[in-house]
Amino acid sequence: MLTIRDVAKKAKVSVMTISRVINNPDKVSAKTYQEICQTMEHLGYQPSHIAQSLVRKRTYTLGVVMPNIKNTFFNSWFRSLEEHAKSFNYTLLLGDTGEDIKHEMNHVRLLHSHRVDGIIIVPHSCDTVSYLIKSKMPFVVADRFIPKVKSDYVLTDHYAGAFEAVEYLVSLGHKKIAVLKGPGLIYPDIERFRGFLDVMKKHNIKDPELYVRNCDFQESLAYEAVKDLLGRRDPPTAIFSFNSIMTIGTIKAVQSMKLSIRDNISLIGFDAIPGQSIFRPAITYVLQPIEDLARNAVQILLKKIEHPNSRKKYRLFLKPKLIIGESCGYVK
Amino acid sequence: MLTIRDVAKKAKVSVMTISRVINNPDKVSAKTYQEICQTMEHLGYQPSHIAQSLVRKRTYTLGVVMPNIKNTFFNSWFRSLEEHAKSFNYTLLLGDTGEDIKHEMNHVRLLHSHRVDGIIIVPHSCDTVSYLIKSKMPFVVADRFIPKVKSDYVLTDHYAGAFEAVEYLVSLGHKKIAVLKGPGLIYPDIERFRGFLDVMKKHNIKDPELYVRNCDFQESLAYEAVKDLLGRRDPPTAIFSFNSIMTIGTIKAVQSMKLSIRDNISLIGFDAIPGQSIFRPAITYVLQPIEDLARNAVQILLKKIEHPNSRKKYRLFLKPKLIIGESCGYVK
DNA sequence: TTGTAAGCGTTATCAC
DNA sequence: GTGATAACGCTTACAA
Repeated sequence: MLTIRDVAKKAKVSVMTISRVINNPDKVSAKTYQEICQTMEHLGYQPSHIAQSLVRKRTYTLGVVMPNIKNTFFNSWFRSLEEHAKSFNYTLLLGDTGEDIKHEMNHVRLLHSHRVDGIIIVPHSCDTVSYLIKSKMPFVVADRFIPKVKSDYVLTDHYAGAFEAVEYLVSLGHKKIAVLKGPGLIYPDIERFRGFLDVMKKHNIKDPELYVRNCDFQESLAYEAVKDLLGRRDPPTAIFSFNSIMTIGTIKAVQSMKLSIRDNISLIGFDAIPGQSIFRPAITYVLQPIEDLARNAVQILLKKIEHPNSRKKYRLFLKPKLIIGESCGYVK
Repeated sequence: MLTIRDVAKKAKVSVMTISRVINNPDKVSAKTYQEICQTMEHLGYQPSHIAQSLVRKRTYTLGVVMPNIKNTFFNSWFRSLEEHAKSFNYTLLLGDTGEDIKHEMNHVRLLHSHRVDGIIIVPHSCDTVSYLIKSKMPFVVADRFIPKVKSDYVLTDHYAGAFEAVEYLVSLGHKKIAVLKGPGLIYPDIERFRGFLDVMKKHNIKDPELYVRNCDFQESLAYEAVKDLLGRRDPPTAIFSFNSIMTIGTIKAVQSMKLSIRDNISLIGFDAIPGQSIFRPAITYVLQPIEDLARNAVQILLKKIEHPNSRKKYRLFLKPKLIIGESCGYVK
């Protein structure tokens, strides 16, 4: 691999002149600048980012730790993160955990050893967040909130999103509302469920937990749960699914039972499903402000990197939006 | 940031002992090993991958350059690449170009400066491939084939895939087959179109190019093209779309015209659409062997990294598979 | 089993 | 405007 010394030798100047051409072109005469640029191009030389990072103590790399890149919400969000990071000349290093706590810690350690300048994390465990605090690396928590540990965060107001969704169902006359949720261990899950319960309470709907199922955010469990729920003697009239994966499971279950979404069962979900734009009936869903979430996460993280001693706290709650499709009908 | 020296000081041993604990635990007494592990954990020390890479001249990082991470085929493929790379203790650095040649070269340069051990690239331009050859970095070309430059590659037999798809349409009685293709500049596009033409020729279907449209792999152009084609006095009876993005555009156009896929117009595409598993009628499509493509790309690249002087050539053509759904009907 | 010294490819600092 | 030298954090080779 070519080094700066090779270029220096070829150009018959010192390594410092090469280094200046790369970093401070104005501190070098126009003529040598031209010549050296040509030499570098001709040789096919690229400065070693590794060596630069070592001496500069900056990698211009940001780490991202997230639970599932296959989830529509997360991959759109990641795409947005990339674009913003790129605009500040930062590269992203991705760690996808598959909702596995062990992987999460491994990824954080890996990013730590890669000396990323900062980390954007959607945490599953508070251990990782504690680790980050201890490591003194700048980081921002996204999408979730870990009550036990202090951190800066950017997240959707999941409570408001769920509240609005369930209000909408109730306004259509639904009282028997099924909820497909997770195990209640992470913030979005807890908040969405709280939003659901509060609407039920507000409208004095009794026995709100009658049709609530923990499907662990998995398609197959949602599929089974829906088949079971709709097979009951007194089935729910609407289903509220807490993520797009479970919404897919729900749709498959309804299709397999030859029932009709909207006519037989209303459906509302968090996040757009894959193929949202062509699926019919269009599924009504809660749209998270993905672009805003990404932009703010990057901006806050970069501020923290630039001002490591600032004690400023960043706590952002962004409002989601209910996108009304055609998957919810009036109760007869 | 903590260094190996801090740990050495704390543990009252030399830096070499720490280095050995990290890299050759068996060359250190069990007792000191235990103690030092605890010290490192207690301090929250992580060896600097940067410094390690500099001295080892290996980063254990692979670069991936691809045209569009939003495309279902490419993001599934990337996921597969990640899993395989991880199983060999490699990290991936992603460069998504958006089909823009300038970005492609920038990404390759960035990966070069990051001193990745090798690159897996889906090239758009032969300049980048020439650059890679010149740089002497090990690399594997995926999905595409650049006739002008020599390289190792792993790709789908696009010709065979298209041939099978069109044969299927003809077997249902279709003669008026529309093709939504790209500009004919990249290998898959060329090969798929060649497959189409050969089937038309084989069955003596005249004027095969009558319904062929260049939609540049874009949804909006496909949408317009389909609206135009289906509005003709003598419309096609089937549409063959060369990627999932254009298939989406096609579906939207058909929906907007209140026509029925299968009954009014048959549809077949390359690659699964987002939401493939729930969309009805199920779209018939050509499935590329994504997992195999990914596994082989990683394996070949690692072999080239391990044996930089080997002159062995790797050229792999993998057969795709036609997945028959319900989107194609017999011609009345 | 443990330690010393040189060097990986850059840049910061200071001198010319 | 240009150059010599030390340093960044680690490992390899050699010595004790």
